[in-house]
Amino acid sequence: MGNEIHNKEILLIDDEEDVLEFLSYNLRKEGFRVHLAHNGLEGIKKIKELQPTLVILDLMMPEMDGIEVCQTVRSDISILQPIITLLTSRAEDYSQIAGLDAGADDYLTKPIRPRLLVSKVGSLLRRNERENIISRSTNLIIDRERFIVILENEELTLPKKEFELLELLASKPGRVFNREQILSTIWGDSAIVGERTIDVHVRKLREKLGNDYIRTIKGVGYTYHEK
Amino acid sequence: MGNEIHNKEILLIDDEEDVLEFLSYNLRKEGFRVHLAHNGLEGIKKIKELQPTLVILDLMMPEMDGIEVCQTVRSDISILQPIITLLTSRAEDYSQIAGLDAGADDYLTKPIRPRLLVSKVGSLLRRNERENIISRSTNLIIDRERFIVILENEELTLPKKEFELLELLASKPGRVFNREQILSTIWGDSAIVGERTIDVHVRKLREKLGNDYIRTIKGVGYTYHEK
DNA sequence: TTTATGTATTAAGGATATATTAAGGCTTGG
DNA sequence: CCAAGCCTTAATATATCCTTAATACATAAA
Repeated sequence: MGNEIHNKEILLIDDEEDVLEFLSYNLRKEGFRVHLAHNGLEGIKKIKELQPTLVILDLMMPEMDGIEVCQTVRSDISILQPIITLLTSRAEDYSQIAGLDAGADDYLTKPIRPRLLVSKVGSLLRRNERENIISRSTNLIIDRERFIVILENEELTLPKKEFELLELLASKPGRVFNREQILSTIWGDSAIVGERTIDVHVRKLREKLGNDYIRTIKGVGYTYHEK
Repeated sequence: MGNEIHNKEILLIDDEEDVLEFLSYNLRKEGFRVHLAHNGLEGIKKIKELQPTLVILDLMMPEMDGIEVCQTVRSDISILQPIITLLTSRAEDYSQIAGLDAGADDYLTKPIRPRLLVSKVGSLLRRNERENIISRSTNLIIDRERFIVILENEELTLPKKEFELLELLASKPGRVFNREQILSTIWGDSAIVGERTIDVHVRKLREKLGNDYIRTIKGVGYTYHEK
C-alpha cells in the first residue's frame, strides 16, 4: 500500500489543526497529493489556484461554514467543479441533507476511521475517471472525459442532455429503458419535466446519429441497438 | 400497510450502520424479509448463502466498493443471479451509468425517501416474478429486458399486447388459460374490452410465430404448447 | 342435415403514444 | 449587451397499435 500513484489534487479545509493533520497524514501515506486550508476563504482561494479534483470540507467552521463554502464554489463558474465531501459529526443527520442540497457530493462522518477515509477517497477519485463506452459493432465511442461522441469516425459534440441520454441508452445496448427510468437517471428522482421532453431529445439524437440507432418500443420505452 | 406477505429475501450491503438500520426498518415495516451485510466481502458470502432475490448495495464502501461487488457477483456462475440495485449519492450522476455497465439493474439515490424505496423494491421484486422465459423444447426465448422474442434464432419485436399475451401463455407451457384469466392478467380486472379482442391478438401471434405454438381449446381457452 | 355455439379472419376506424416543429425563456460566451 | 445555443413546452401531425364489427368457418349436438 502507499505505492499507488495519484495525480489528482485533494484539498482539505478545516479549522482544526489536528483534523488536518490526521487526514493529510493518512492520505499522504497512501500516495495522495494533499493540500491544506484553515478556513473557508482560504479554501476557496486554494480551490481556484489548485483546481483540485476532490475537496474535503468541514461543515462546522467559524466565519464561513462548509455549506457556505460549498454554495460559493458551486455558483462560481470560473471554478472547475471539484467533488465536494463534507465532514460532519455523527448526530447532525439533517446537516447531511442540507449539505447535499448545497451541492455536496458526499459526506464523511466523524470520528473518521483511516481505512474508510482512504477507500472512500480512492473510490471517489476513481469514479471521476470513468471508462468510455465503446461499441464495436456500431462503431460508437462515447468519450466521457472529452464529452464527445465518435460515430463511424465522425466526431460529434452533443449538448449535455443529449449526451446523457445517449450515454444511458448506449450503456446497455438492446435494453429497453422506460420513460420513468430515463427521467430519474437524467433529471433526478424529483423529475419536474414533462415526458414529451424525452421525445424531443431523442429526435435531436436521431437527427445527428441517423435513425437507425435508437428504436422506439411503443408503450414501453427506447432502446439503443447495434446494427 | 405492512400486512403483505413477501417470501423473497432482500440483502442490504452497506458499511454505515445507520443506513442499514434506516433501510431495514422501512422495508421490514412493509413485510419484506431483510438481511444485512456490512461490507462487500460479507455481502458476497451472504449472497451465496441466502440466494437473495434482491440486493441493495452501497456504491461507496471501504475495501470493496459496490461496483466491484457487482462485477464479482455477475461473473460468478455459481451464484443464482439476484437483482442488484446500487445506492448512490445524488451528485455522482454518471456513476449510475457506470453501475449499469457493471451489471446493476437499477439504483437508488441518497437521500432515500422511504416511500420511494418501498415502491421501488416492490416493483423490482414483482419484475422478478416474470423473468425471462426460456423454453428449450420450442426454442423460444422471451427477453423482457430487451422486449423481444427469439424463436428458432429469429428475433421478433412484438407490439405490447401481443408480447404480454405470449408471455402469459408461454409462462406455463401446456396450461390452458381461459379468457377470463387472460383478460384480467393483461387488461386488468376492470376489463373493458370484448372477448373477441383476444382472438385477434392470438391471430397476430400465429401469423408471426406460425400456427404450431398456440393451441385453441374450444370452450376453454388457449395454451402454449411445446412441440 | 341442420342448428347452435364458439372461434377465425379481415378490414376499418378509433385510440393512444410518439414524432415533429416552432417558439420562448435561460444561460453562456464573446 | 448581444448572439448563439440549449432546454423545455405546447401545438399539431403521424404512426402504430388496439379494438370492434361483420362475416366465415369449424365442431358438436339435435
